[in-house]
Amino acid sequence: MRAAPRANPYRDAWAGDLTAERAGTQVRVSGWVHNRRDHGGLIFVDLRDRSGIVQLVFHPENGAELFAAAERLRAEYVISVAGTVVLREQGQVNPNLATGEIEIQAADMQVLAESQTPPFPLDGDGELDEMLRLRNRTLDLRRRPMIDALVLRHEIVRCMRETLSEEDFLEIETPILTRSTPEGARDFLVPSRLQPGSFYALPQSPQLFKQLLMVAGYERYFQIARCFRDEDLRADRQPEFTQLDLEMSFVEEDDVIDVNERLMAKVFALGGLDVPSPPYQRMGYAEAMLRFGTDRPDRRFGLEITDLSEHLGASAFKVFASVISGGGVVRAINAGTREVARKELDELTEIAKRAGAGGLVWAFVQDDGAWRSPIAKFLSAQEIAAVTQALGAQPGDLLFAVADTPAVAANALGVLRLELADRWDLVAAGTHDVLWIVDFPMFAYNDDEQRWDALHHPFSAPTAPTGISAADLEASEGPGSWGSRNYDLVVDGWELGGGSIRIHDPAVQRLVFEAIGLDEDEAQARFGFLLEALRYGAPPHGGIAFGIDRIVTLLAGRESIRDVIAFPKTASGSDPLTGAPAHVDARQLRELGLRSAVTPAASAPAASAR
RNA sequence: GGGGGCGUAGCUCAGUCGGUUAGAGCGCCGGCCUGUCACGCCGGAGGUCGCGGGUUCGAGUCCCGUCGCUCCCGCCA
Repeated sequence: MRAAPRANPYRDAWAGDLTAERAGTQVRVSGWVHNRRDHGGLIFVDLRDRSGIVQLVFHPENGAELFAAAERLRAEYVISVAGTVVLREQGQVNPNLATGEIEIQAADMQVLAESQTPPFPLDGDGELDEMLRLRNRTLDLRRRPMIDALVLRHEIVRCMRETLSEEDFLEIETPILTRSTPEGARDFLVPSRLQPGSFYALPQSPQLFKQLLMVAGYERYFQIARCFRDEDLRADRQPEFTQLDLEMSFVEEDDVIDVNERLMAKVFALGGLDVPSPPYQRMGYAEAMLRFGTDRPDRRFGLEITDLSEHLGASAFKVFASVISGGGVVRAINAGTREVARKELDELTEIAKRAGAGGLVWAFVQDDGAWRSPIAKFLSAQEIAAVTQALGAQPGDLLFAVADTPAVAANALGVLRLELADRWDLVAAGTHDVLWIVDFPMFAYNDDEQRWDALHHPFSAPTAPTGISAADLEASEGPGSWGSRNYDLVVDGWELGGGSIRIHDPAVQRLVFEAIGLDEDEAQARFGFLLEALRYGAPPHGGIAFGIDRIVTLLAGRESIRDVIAFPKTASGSDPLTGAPAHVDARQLRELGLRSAVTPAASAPAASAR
């Protein structure tokens, strides 16, 4: 880190920067008492600032008053110390500390603030209750893992800003108080005082505004954008989260992908992620769904899915035959040679069922090629041989099969695949995988509602169908055959980002609205401002958005995005530090023209309940 | 909205089949200690067993409810 300005009365060096090169020099450092080791006639204090730790030594011969003050130090006192950097003698070097070759002989000390005993250790590596950490986030943020995560987060965001600026992008802010466009996630609403009964919505993404910026001619825009979605939380989902949002004009898929590969290669390097250099591999949606059962495949382990329908259409096993004749499929995974008990097979079956499958067929390939399986007796020798070969199975291998619609079979086996990798620890530590998923279908037919649903983006993010012209689309076999110009970046099974080439032709837009059954009036009411903008010379454009919280979580090797956000919410959407969300008083509600639907209980905010 | 896990000292946890005064390590407080860095040694304080109810002669332990945290499903383009 850089040295603080000379004139600063508290510090002329960061604690963690002091090395043998500074030996013999006078320094002043400031920070927190990390640890104190009092030997009676000699006191060691570990001084911590955000850069690291340096050892202070207090000798009685340097002044009785100073020594007495050192005896009174306690954990987390804030002190400023002047002294001499000295090399440690042989045998006194601490190889576990970056500054372990030196120490500071303290000559002068000011105690700037005392501290209560912290409620939990700040230097431990053990797990701490998360509620405790969040309630005392100020102290939790002093811990090394949190500092490291937030420093990495800063480096990543800085890299994004610098790289995109060099690529001629402009950083432009878009509104936080905006208009609700109900679709997708639930909006957070903000009541309007000036217009009682009306509400702003917090943006789920800057999608609409960045398209307006493209029509306005800004051509290359980005933003580190806070987004809000009022849905249930998960380890990788917070009600407010941060995206790198960008959009470009006069581009096709490869232009967007090129820029972002250059950017992401730098970002991955910041986290020391060992991945191949760009260009990254691309895989079609259909192939991903077939081989991995998901549109965000984790390819770091095998267990790929194989379609067996061609071998089993005439099977005497009625489940297989009827599923296939009804347009369904039989797909399977070769799990390799595994000793798996009946109990575990039952557990795995349960998991497949929860993922939508009617059941899970298992089979062990025996030495003679025959199967030990509940369904072995229903299959002909030819069928068993064909399936065994299709799966590349050897004697001893365990096979899992699901018969269902293509979507259900893919999902069930995709879930099973991840479960097996987790149970059997199949991902080698330190291995990573990056790829683009492309060639998405435009729509998926919704059987329940008897209509086409936009698979990947709703109408406010009007992903362009491939085929481009309205005439082409009208000549096509219908919405189910339309491809869409989406691309998702997937790393280790996480969707880190996704985007598309948008619709800039009002005629195409109209056809897409028609396909999903959105009539002209409703489209006007919801997105009139965008549709109108498209009529004033909209350039071809497209973009992408990355989840910054997820990127940092992945690169920092954490489990939860809460560990890379300074002040996150708990699973119930509350902030134990401030007590948000909290009741407001009746006067505030009156001003907004609102009435409380629930009587505030005797519940005190968490912050004051302690 | 649904399902699973957890809740015992400041922290991390143990607590047997329901049975005497609920324990350990760390931390904290006091004393001793001049080369430690997880300093060491001696001594001490510290408990609404999340909360409420029930069963029982007796509940940290069993039952019901409830609150909180957490993971997952639904949901999240």
